[in-house]
Amino acid sequence: MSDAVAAAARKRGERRRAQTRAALIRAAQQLLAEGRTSVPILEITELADVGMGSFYNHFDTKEELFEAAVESALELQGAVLDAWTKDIEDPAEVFARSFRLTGRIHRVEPQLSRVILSRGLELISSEHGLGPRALRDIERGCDTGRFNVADPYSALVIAGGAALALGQAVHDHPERDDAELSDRVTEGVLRMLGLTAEDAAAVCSTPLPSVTELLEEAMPGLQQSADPGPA
Amino acid sequence: MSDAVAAAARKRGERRRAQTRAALIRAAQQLLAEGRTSVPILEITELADVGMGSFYNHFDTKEELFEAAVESALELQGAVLDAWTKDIEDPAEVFARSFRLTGRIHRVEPQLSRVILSRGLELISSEHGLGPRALRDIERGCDTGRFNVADPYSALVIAGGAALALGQAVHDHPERDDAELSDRVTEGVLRMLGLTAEDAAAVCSTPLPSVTELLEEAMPGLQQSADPGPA
DNA sequence: ACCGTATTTGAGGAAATCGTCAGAAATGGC
DNA sequence: GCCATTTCTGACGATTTCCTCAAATACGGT
Repeated sequence: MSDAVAAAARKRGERRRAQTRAALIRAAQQLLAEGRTSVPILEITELADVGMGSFYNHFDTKEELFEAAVESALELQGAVLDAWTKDIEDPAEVFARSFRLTGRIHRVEPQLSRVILSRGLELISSEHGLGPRALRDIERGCDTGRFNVADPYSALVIAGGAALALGQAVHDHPERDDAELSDRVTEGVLRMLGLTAEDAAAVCSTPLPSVTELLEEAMPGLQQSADPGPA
Repeated sequence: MSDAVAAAARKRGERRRAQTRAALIRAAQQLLAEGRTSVPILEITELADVGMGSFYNHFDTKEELFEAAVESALELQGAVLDAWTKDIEDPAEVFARSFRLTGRIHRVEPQLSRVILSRGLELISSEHGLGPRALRDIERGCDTGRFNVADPYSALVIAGGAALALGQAVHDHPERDDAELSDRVTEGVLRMLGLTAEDAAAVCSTPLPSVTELLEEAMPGLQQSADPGPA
């Protein structure tokens, strides 16, 4: 048993370090979401509630920090989407569900959303983004004959661009019904992918589980919304 | 005649002022295209080859300058697209031509292109962007029955997002054939807009005039590519 | 040619930002 | 409890950046 205790003890330090790093990343995400990327380092560390020197313990430049912040947000988004669609067979249904739920997330988790939008375009083709996942889904749909597109990559460009523009629209037009808009956009994308208008409409009328519950379930705590705790 | 001479003379000053402003905007566009938006003002003015103080004669903040730079690029792009489609009747053809040519512009005028991409997402719904123009075209297509979409705004979101993602893809993948990619993406967007696969493919196989010639014709000089003249 | 106005210019003091480093605090092993 | 190691911290000198302002230049009218 002393082994286990020792092992647990040995990791206290690492955890402390990881927490400091996480605090910095959270602060960076908040700033990224506000579009304020050229703030003094001191402001970042104060937002993260860590000492100014800690920044340099973890990152060399601001750009490096922001990069890590985006990557972290992407991993979260990717994990969530995976969890939500892992049991579904029909590729069109997988695609539609990812798309419809993503649209709704933009409203429910504006911070996560804005972080991704801030670097969005560059991420569509990037290795680390959600692009590869989407491309995989599109190709699967083509293989099973559910989709019908000449060039999967072109389809990815449209779908990726549409996903980003949808997120931006959800932010810019809070007066619009985000669920409705998400579903109409998804419908259009499915038509682009070769579904008939009827099929596309049908797939997009499926009732959806509550995004809030799904999020809570997939990632308890979410550590998103700025919650500095007691001042 | 002295009137005309006087009038011409009276504007010398204004022209000089306008030139200084234009030089600043060109420099800002170059920086925007390189993604370097947090450079010292001195670097901007040196790139523009004007005195450091001149910056403050024309703008209060860097952000203001960059905004003007984007707006200027948008006006150019808008004017060019208008000129290229003003004689065409079929809304699908107008749309396809705008889209296909826009894709090609990203390769031929990377700087203009990157300036727009740098603020792209925010511009889709914005008043000043190309969004209103696209929405107008979409609605026209719906009215004439050529397009068939439930909600024009959703269609705009997809088309706008696709246009931006296409531009980004053209930059990120110089090894791909930009014309081919543009045409395939356009085809997908047209399918989303309700055209049959056959119609969409047909509209996208029309031969196109050379982008280079069209650009030269629409806006002689273009004043884009950094051309500082003799050092 | 001369003067009033508009515009440009860059030097320079004020302010902001950086990034190091020595010491403090926490951790781990004994 | 004690020392070695890791991490955190913020004060401080060096550097960068800002932006005002007085002088220089170009222009327009007479």
